[in-house]
Amino acid sequence: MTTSSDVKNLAERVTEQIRQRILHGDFAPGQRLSEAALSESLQISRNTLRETFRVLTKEGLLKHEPNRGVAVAIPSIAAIIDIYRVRRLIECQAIAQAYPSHPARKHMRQAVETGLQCRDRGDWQGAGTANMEFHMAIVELADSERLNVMFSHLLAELRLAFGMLQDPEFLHGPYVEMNQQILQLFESGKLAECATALNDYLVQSERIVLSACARHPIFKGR
Amino acid sequence: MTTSSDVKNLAERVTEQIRQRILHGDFAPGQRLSEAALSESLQISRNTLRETFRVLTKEGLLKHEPNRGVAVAIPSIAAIIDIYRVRRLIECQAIAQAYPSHPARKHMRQAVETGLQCRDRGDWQGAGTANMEFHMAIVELADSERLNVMFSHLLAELRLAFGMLQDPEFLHGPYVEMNQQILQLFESGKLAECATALNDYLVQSERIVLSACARHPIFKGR
DNA sequence: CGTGGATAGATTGTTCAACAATCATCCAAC
DNA sequence: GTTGGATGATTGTTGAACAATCTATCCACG
Repeated sequence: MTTSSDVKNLAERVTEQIRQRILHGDFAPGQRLSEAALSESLQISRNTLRETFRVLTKEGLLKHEPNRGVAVAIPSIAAIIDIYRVRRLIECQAIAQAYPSHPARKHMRQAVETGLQCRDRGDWQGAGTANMEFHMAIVELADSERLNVMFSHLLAELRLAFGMLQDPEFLHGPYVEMNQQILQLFESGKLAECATALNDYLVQSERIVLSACARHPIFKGR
Repeated sequence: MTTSSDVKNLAERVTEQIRQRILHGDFAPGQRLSEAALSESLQISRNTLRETFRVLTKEGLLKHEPNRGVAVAIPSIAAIIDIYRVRRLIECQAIAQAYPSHPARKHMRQAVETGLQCRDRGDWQGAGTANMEFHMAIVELADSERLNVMFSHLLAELRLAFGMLQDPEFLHGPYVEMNQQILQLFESGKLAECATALNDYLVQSERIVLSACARHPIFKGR
């Protein structure tokens, strides 16, 4: 599934590691990553670490300020609106023009299944991940490698925002059933209805996230 | 229009410089860029140059092979197909859901105008650039910063492919009028027709590019 | 003559140390 | 309280060095 070789550079391995630590919340949004401190703690040189910083900055997970180093990106209200705008455009179109027997349907089913299990288990972290996988699978319907990687970066950035918000049950709870519903519409071939439902879903999701942001201290007065 | 400051790092300035040189054809697709040679010719250190390589690799302009360094990316047939798939999805949807008085309309007009002038002057290089600007303006209709940067990378990668192909008049000649036609449909508010015309345009453009590739020696036997 | 492998050369991967440039802090002077 | 400059810390950039890997050459062997 990945690009050929698993034999990667040290720099690429570290990039993946830091990426995961950011998404897992080990590094909080806004936290500055010191080159000296992090390179020592990871047992790598500053130069190698700087290479990874450039990559993660391009992915939108880090923010680089000249002569001030990098910090974990803080998703702004504007960023969230922007991301949902892209999601509506891409996801709805991807599902509208797909054929229902597309192999990515397996991924959609799998994600819905996992989401149900996680919800029943009370694992909202897992439910959130499953939700991301479901929408990633929707984009796979468009059969474009470039769209896939671009969209995965988009979802990663959004996950950063989710990580900042409390009340995960409220955030991810309703979506498992909505995903199930969308999958049903898709498999029954009602693509137009499906795209409409997905659009409504995204509008509602955006609204919930934004209202959660409005209650969050970090967004007050920005 | 750019992100705040014009005061940039050496690394970022060099990144921009190399990017331009690649797109301008100073570095041919497939050409390997030696760290030692290029860093010396640019009067910068290898470490700084490597940072720029990582960025340009993520943008798709360079290809990185472990222990073999980087080379200017060679657009494959598959890549071109992939790119046009994304273009159809994004551009058509962007124009379909836009409102005709959007400020980006100015950019569309400007690009069409420039395209006409370049064509009459026989400047097919400029006509190609104007064409890219026109389609960039279409994406701007969607009002998403992220979509804009993602799409600009896509077009840059495509420009790499155009650069490899000869016969620029044949490639870029018909498009100035087609763009004009699309702009007219858009300004008259016939968005559905406009999206359809744009889709046809992209299908035809893809076909022409692919057939040009088929005649190109580098693609024979791949 | 062709094949295979050893060897040497070149390039990338990674680290380290140093210095310049810039930013943040703090304290004194007004 | 504000301005101003000295001070310390961090990033920006460089050069050199060595390890790891790939490429090319050449020679021995069948």
